[in-house]
Amino acid sequence: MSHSHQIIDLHQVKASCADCNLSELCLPRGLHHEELVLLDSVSQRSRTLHRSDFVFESGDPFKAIYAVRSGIIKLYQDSDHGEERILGFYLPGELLGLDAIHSGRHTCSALAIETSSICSFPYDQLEEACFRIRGLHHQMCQLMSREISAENEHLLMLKNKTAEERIAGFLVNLSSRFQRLGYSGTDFKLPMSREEIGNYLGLTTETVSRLLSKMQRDEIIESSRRFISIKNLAYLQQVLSNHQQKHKGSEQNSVA
Amino acid sequence: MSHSHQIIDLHQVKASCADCNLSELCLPRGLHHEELVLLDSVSQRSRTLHRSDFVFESGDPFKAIYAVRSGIIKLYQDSDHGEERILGFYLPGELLGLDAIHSGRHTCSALAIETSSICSFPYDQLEEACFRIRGLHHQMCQLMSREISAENEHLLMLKNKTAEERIAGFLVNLSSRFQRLGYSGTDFKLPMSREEIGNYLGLTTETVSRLLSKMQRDEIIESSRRFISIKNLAYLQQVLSNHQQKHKGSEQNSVA
DNA sequence: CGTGATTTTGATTCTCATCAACATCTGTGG
DNA sequence: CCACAGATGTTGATGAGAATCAAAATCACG
Repeated sequence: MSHSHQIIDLHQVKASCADCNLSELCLPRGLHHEELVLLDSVSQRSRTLHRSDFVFESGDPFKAIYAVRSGIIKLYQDSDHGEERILGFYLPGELLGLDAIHSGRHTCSALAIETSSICSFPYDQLEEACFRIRGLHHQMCQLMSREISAENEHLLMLKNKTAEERIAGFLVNLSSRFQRLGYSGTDFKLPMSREEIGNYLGLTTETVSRLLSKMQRDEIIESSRRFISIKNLAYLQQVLSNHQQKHKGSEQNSVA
Repeated sequence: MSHSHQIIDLHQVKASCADCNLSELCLPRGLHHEELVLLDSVSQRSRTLHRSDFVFESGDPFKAIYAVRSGIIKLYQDSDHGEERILGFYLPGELLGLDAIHSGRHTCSALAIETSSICSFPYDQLEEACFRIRGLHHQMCQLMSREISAENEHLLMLKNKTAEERIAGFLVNLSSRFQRLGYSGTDFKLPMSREEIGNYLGLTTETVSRLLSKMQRDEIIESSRRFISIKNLAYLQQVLSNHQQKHKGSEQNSVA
């Protein structure tokens, strides 16, 4: 595949599932070596995307599902009036395009919000492979199920939670996903803008900004633009679970 | 369970997938006859549930996925403070429990809000069967994908829409699902209370009631308690797609 | 026929969106 | 290296929409 005397572009190197350090988070999870080799025969050469490049666009025919290998991908729908409505942010090891299996056509767009790399699995081949690789069918169902659970959580977030709870939930969620990937769960760079966070959480830019400022004042976090340092993760988790202790104003917030 | 000389309880008769009139909407879709026979060997005798009976409860270990055969099932989570948070209403042909595959444990409860009947497919056998029945794996992925799409839609509903738009969306959604099942898409009995509708849509009982009254005044619907008759489906659909034509008050609502 | 549950309607309050202005950052070209 | 422009983020003032609180009306059911 790579001619021996060519200079190798790291981003274009065939990303073998067998060698991938994400294999325990992604489709290959639980497969044996010979099964991994089979899976590799399905997966396509991984692709590098730069900021604002599309993985797929709304309206595209459904051809493949995609695994994020590095970077971060924003999934969104366009409303009838042109505003985007963000459904999620996808990190390494997470799958994109599962919602299109059903309709055969993408109804969302997926685009890189920073330099990312993406593996693709042509769906007809993948489905075929599920018959030859025992664990693959299993893992596909696992990952689809995980997606459903994640959406349930997002749903409950939007339905029942105040602006502060949503932001707390968002930070906690990002924190644990970064940690799972081996990054710091307390200090990280937000890959998305305030506007994107707000859009995702059903809030406005201003509200997001205000509440991050408030959390900063209350010493829950330190933040400066895109950088976040969580100083009191326990408090964020408590905000989440306490929810609306209706009629009981707990004097949590001091300072002025 | 049924001794030979007992009177047969229709609800306890083994519901064969091969004979089921929902087969084109449910797991058996697209399977050939001999495959259907195989699937039937996996599916359990269908079970009748009365109002307020559980299909499964939060905390139960994940054993099987369930297909609604008749009636309607409410899926919800309990918040930390005991209120229920409704994730969805499941009609015949729809699958329940998909979110638990991943964690091995149900985090939601599913209960019948009217007399219903349920088929269950023990998951380990079902997974096994996916290797023997070509179309079954396919159909499982289709149905999971559909679930993801449906949740996306619900999500966008909650995030970006006003109370009126949510109710319009809810009615349109119910209408088309009833129609798909061969019932009237314009005249039906709401199986759930105002409170349950509100909970599902992220609104209060009062708001739901007020807006249904308003739609009645505007002659979009006729409703009396649980009975709904949609008089102007086109208008409901328009409310949905128009969304927030911000800054442009279109004088749609007349009457006073 | 009465009792509790559900639904409807009204008055008030509160959260967050909207509108507006300013501050800060990023990146570009001079 | 600085100046500038556009994008992004912050903060403040005001208002709209739905929640909350309250109470009456209607219904379902024993």
